[in-house]
Formats: sequence, structure tokens, C-alpha cells
Amino acid sequence: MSQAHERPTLEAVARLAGVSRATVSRVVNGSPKVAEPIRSAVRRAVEELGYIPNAAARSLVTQRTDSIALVLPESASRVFSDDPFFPSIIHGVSQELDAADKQLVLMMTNTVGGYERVERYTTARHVDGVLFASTHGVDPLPGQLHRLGMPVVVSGRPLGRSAVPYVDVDHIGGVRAAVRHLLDSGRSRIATIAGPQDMVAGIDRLAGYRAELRGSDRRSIVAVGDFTRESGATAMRQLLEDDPQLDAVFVASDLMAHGAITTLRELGRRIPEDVAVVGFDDFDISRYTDPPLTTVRQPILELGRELARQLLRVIAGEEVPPAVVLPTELVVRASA
Amino acid sequence: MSQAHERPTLEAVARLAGVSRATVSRVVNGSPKVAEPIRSAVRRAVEELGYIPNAAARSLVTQRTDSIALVLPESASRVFSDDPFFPSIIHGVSQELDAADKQLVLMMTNTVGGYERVERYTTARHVDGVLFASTHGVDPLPGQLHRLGMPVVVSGRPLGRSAVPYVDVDHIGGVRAAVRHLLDSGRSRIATIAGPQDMVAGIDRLAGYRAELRGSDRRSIVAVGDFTRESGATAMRQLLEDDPQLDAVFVASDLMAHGAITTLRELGRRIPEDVAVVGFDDFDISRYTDPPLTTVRQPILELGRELARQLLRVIAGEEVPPAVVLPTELVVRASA
DNA sequence: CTGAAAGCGCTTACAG
DNA sequence: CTGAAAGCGCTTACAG
Repeated sequence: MSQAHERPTLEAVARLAGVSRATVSRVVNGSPKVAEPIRSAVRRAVEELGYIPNAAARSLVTQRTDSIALVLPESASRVFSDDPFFPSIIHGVSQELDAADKQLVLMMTNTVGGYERVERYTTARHVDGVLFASTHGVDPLPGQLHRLGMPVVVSGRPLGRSAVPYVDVDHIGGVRAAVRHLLDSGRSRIATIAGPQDMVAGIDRLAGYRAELRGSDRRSIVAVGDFTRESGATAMRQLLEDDPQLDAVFVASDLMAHGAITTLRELGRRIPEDVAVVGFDDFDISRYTDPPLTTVRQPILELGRELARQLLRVIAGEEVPPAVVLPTELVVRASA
Repeated sequence: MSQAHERPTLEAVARLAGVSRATVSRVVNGSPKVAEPIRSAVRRAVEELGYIPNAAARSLVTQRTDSIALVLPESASRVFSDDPFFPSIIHGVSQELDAADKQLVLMMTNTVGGYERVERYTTARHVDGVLFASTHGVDPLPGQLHRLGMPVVVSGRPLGRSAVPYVDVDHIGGVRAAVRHLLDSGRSRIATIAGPQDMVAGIDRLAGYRAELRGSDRRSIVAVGDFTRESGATAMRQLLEDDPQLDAVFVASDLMAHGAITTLRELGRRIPEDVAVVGFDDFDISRYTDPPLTTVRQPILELGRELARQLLRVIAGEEVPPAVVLPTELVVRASA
């Protein structure tokens, strides 16, 4: 039985094949300038010994690790709650990384200690680049890493000044289309349940609502949630207290919209007859709510893929645009 | 602006502090045998230069990477579908790894090429150990890595002979309790929707059903699904064709149970009056189905945590039991 | 096309 | 307690 620490090295392969370590290295790395007979002798020796290059040794000289970190500044519970947002991001990133033969290191944390670990890990050059999803507030870490020369791309337009390239979706355009749809269908008291106001997604969606309402004579009616189902249910209750006559609500996430629907139903309002509801996300399940949810579709999987693609370009030394904004789209179903 | 490749090395710190590299290394790694004045001089230099040890260089000599791989032999789409199984495993693993200050490398793949990458990556010693979740059929990779001396722990009792330590739940005990519950409540024609028969979870749950029925005079009525909602709906339809009089069904996963409920409702059967339904998993959503689902609870988060704990023990050179089996428990709600 | 040699940035016996 | 030196396992100019 072979031991853990007796794995064959380049040296062993070179000896068996009767060539130098340099030559073995060239063959293993597919350099074209090795003569055919030597090449196959080396291949045989590699095969026979089951040689696999040591990653650390290779990284030390090439300065590459072929892996990248995806940082989710959230607790793992949040990341893997029933909200499919993060899973979709991970899924999209993973697709592109697979295609590029890079590995994915997943870092989830919402603690200060965890964040420090992220910093140490990434600046120790364990990874070739770092992706941030869904940062809260003004997050200094992406900028810091970027200044250290580390390839970084973030998801969502950063709050505050930042030179870090980002990928985002057109929150405002999507929300305006949603609110316009409510206006066009004759709704007069249009409320909103906004997302957390320390995140761009929360801020921009509220801004979109306000912007579209501004053109009409309707006043705004606002409650704020945190993107969870429960917060949507609670916020809906508040809105109905604020304005029992409201006849429409734009909700800044599908999950909150589900919560809002539960509340409306409990209070005996018909959807959409009494109150029209529009969500934001277009999660799969929103097709199956009762009634099916009218919502703004944002391409989350594609967002993940684009993040990864941009980062791979930065790593390859290519120029990337400072921002990529993916389109959103109103999907009309039965709830509004 | 500092450049990517100009990060300070041990050498630089040593020069600034006026000591040898060995001493800096000792201070950085917290060795106790460095005199206090020197220690603080080194600390200052580290601070001033923003020194972070290079991970590859360190790994090369220590043979440790402080990261471990979690291999999910499934497509990313499957892992991040609406099935919360994998997310919970990841969550549990991540919790324990965080506590141990190790990083998580996530590898998802159901392609041959992908599997080869997993093999190369892990045997290249990119990670200190490997966790496998939910293998299909007789999977040779865990055993191979184990024989190479790589720390490995798998989730689910391996099919075929294997010396690799595993963590599993008590499928059979849980299923027997479920079927017994159906028998005790006077059900006479008890069908089952089994899981995939190339996975231990599928095989054992069917075995538990058969074992418990054997003690009674009931015959078995079996359909097979693949743990998805859709397959549950289809299988339920088949079962009702096979035996229109059936009055109970044990379904080997909650998601399939949800599918079965949809079918039963479409065909006008009342639950539990006409047909009692029991699931397996106890996902959160199963509390909210109509009616709330009676099901066998398996501790998935804990399974993930235990996997990580066992692996960390193996890595630390401790002895671990060849198998850890976590208990399952029948949770009676309204559906049966 | 091939090899000898330097070097990537650390850790760790070994001496003193 | 501290340092000089060897060595971890590779890659890559540089010569030839």
C-alpha cells in the first residue's frame, strides 16, 4: 500500500524515463518542443508511476493557483435558506469556472472574524481572483484587494466610490416597467415593500418605484423588508394599516411578495381584484403561487456567469468594462 | 500604487526587523521560543509591510493546505434545484470547517471529464482531504484516494466493499417506523414510491418498507422515482393504476411526496381520508403543504457537520470509526 | 531539442 | 533563544 507522502515527484519520473526534470516538466505541460520518442517515454513513465504534479510547488513558481474565491458576505444559513438567489449565483459562477477548468472556493461569512479570514486567505494568494456577491453597505474589502493588484469583480453596483468592476442588473428599468403596468391598469394607490436599504438592490428598486410614481399624481406608500418571506408578510400588514384602501403593491423580491400574498389572503383581500401584486426576481416557484405572480425577471444565473467571465478576463490581463448591466423584464401573470 | 507581484516576502520583513528569516517565520507561526523584544520588532515589521505569508510556499514545506474539497457527484443544476438536501449538506460542512479555520472547495460534477478533474485536483494535494456526498452506484474514486493515503470521508454507506469511513442516517429504522405507523392506523394497501436504486438512500428506504411489510400480511406495491417532485407525481399515477384501492403510500423523499400529493388531489383523493401519505426528509416546506406532511426526519445539517468533523479527525491523524449512523425519527402531522 | 542551474517563498532540524 | 543552511517540488530563462 502506498503511503501519503511517497507520491512520485518529477524527479522520479525523470529518472525512470532517463531524461532531465526540465524535459518531464515540458511534456507534462504540453510544450510542443519535445521530440516525439522522448515525449512518449516520459508519458509512459508518468503513467506507470501515476505521477500528478504537486500543486503548491507549481503555484510557487507560476504564481497561479487556478482557483478563485466566491465571497458571500452572509451567514451560511442565509445563503442556503429557501431563497434561491445565492444558489443561482453559485450555479452560474460554477458553470463558467468549470468551462475554464478553474476551481471554486466558497467563502460565506457575516462575522468580522470571518471577513478577516477572507482577507488573509485571498491576499495569501491562495486564489487567482475574488468574486463578491451581495455586499452590504460600503464594503472596503473589494477595493482593498483591488488596490493590492488582486483581480476582483463584484456583483451589484458598489455603494460609495469604487474602481472595482461590477456586474449588476437593471433594477430601476425593471421596477419602472412594473409600476407603469400598475398605473396603466388603472391602479390608484400603489404601495411598495422595499428591500434592505443598505444594499444596492434594495435602494435601486425603491428609487425605481419613486421615479415612476413621480410622473403620476400618486403618492408613495412605503414599507421596508429584508427580502425574506416573513418580512414581506409583516410589511404588507403595515401597509394596509397605513392605507387600507391601497389597490396595488410592488414588492422588491418574490419571496417578500409571497409573504405579502399570505397576509392579503388572511385579511380577505382578493388578488388581483382588490389588490394587485407585482414581485421582483421571477423565481421558479412564482409560477406556482396562487395566483401566479406577475414579477420582474432578473437573470440571476446569467449574473453569476457574467461575474465569472469578467473575472477570468481580468485574470487573463484583458481589459474589462467598469460595469456590465444585464436587462430585466416584466413578466405578466395573474397577480397584477 | 503597489503592484500585484511586489508583495513583501519573509525576506523583506527579516531585513526590516534586523533578524533572520527563521525568526520571522517563528514569530508569524506563533512559536513560543522567541524573546519578547525581538518578537515585537518582528510584529511591527510585519504590520508595517502588510506581510501575509505566501500560501503556496508554506504548503510546499508543510504539506498542508488548510482547505478541503466537498465533491457532489451531481450537476450544479441538480445541486441547486429546489431540493434543499445539498444546500443543507454544504451548510453543515461549512459550519464545521469555519470553526476549524479551513476553507471549502466545492466540486460539483456529473460528467466523466469532471470526475477526472476531481481526481487530478485532489491527488495534486490541493486540499488536505476530500468529502463525498451522495455517490451513485459503486463509485471507485473515494476508495482510490483513500488508498493513496488521502483523508476521505463519504456520505452514505458505500455500495460494494469499501474501507472508506462514512456517515449515514438510519434509513431503515425511520422507514420501518413510518410503515408501522400506517399499519397501526389500519391502512391495508400500503404502496411506496422508492428513490433511485443506484443510491443507498434509495435502496435502503425501499428495503425498510419491504422489511416492515414482511411482518404483516400486506403485499408490496412499488413505483420508483428519482427524488424529484415530478417523478413523485408520475409514480403516484402509476401506483393508482396498479392498485386503485390503495389507501396509503410511503414516499422516499419529501419532494416526491409533494408531487404525489399533487397527483392525488388532481384525481380527487382526499388526504389522509382516502390515502395517507408519509414522506422522508422533513424539509421545512413540508410543514406548509396542504395537509402538513407526516414524514421521517433525517438530520441533514448534522450529517454535513459530522462529515466534516470526521474528516478533520482523519486529517489530524486520529482514529475514526468506520461508520457513524445518525438517528431518524417519524414526525406525525396531518397527512397520515 | 535538451539539460544544468537558479529560484519561487517558505519551514525546520541542526548547531551554537 | 537565534541563525545558516538545506530542502519542499516544481518551472524557466539560458546555453549549447
